[in-house]
Parts: sequence; C-alpha cells; structure tokens
Amino acid sequence: VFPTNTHPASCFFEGAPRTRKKRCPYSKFQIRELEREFFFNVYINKEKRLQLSRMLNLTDRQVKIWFQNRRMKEKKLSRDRLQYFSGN
Amino acid sequence: AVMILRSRFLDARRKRRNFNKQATEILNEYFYSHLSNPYPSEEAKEELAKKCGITVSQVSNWFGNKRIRYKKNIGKFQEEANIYAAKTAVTATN
DNA sequence: GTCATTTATCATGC
DNA sequence: GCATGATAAATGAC
Repeated sequence: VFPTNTHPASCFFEGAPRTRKKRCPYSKFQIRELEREFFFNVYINKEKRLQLSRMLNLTDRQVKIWFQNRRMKEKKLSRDRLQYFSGN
Repeated sequence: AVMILRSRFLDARRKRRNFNKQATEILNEYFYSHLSNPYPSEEAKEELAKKCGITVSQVSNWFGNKRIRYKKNIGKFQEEANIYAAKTAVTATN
C-alpha cells in the first residue's frame, strides 16, 4: 500500500524553509490561567479570548491555538486512559 | 485538585523508556524503505504498532522525531541508512 | 472547528 | 554528555 502523498503539505525533501514563528514555552502563570479558563469551558468565546490574551500578554491567535491544542490533548488523554484500562 | 492529578498523570507518562531493539529495527526498516515519503498511513501505523508492541501514538512520535532528526543531519544517519538499505535488499532478493 | 504535521523543548536513559 | 521518547507551540490541510 503506497502512500498517496496528498496529506503532507510538502514532500519530505522540500526546498523552501518557510519562516515560522519560533516556539516559545509559556510561563507557569500563563498556563495556570489558560487551564483555569479551560476548566470552565473547553470552547472559549471571543470576548474572553481577547480579555485573556491581554491579561497574559499573548495574541488572541495564540490563545485560540492554545485551546485547540488543549482540546486535542484532552482527547489523547481519554484515548490513553481507555487503552490503559482495557488493554487494547 | 483535578488538575494536580492530571499533571501527575502526565508526568508519569512522560517517564521515558527506550523501545526494545526489535521494535527499533522494524521502525527503521519501514523508514529507510520509504525514505522518499516516510509518512505511514493510519493503517500502516496500526500494523507497525502491533508488530512493535507499542501504541499508534508512539509510532507517530517515533516517525515525527525520526523525520526531523534525519533531515536535520543526514550525514549522521548515513551509516544507519546503508545498513537498512542492505537489509531490505537482501530480503528483496530472497 | 478537527487533526496530522513541524519544530523546539523537556525529561529521562545510559 | 548526547541519544531518545514525549510533550508543548505553531502551521496548514480540509
């Protein structure tokens, strides 16, 4: 079964090193506040997003992406717990 | 309280253990025999996971790390690449 | 929105 | 001391 190579954005050997924002880990305080809001609602609305981004000195895009990644993380945790207790 | 338990669960999972030699062999065989496009499908990942005795997520992690580290320093993996290239060549002729 | 990735960083093994 | 597996930001396809 050969991979059709449609999903990856580029070939494995690409020649265009596009400029990408350097990954900068968030501080403990930023994580705590993001997690606190995530606990109340997994989906954040625009108002709270702007408010949170100002408080934490992050862009609204960063907050939005953090919630997206956090939801994926939660989903993965659920899968792992299920697999752990059912043994595949 | 829930968050503390959650973070402890994460830390526990993050305690790393190396894969056994056989699993690494299988993963490397696939990687170097698909070097032009080392992106296994979901089905291929499941099969690799079963053969290696690891989870699909671990297979994804391994290929993610392997791709970036290979691309970043191809020279360092040249010897390894030759080994597995020869290995697959032998199995192909048999 | 999800989700498979890329990339850097983290934590551990040895 | 780096090798290696897992996780955390960031991107892009759909």
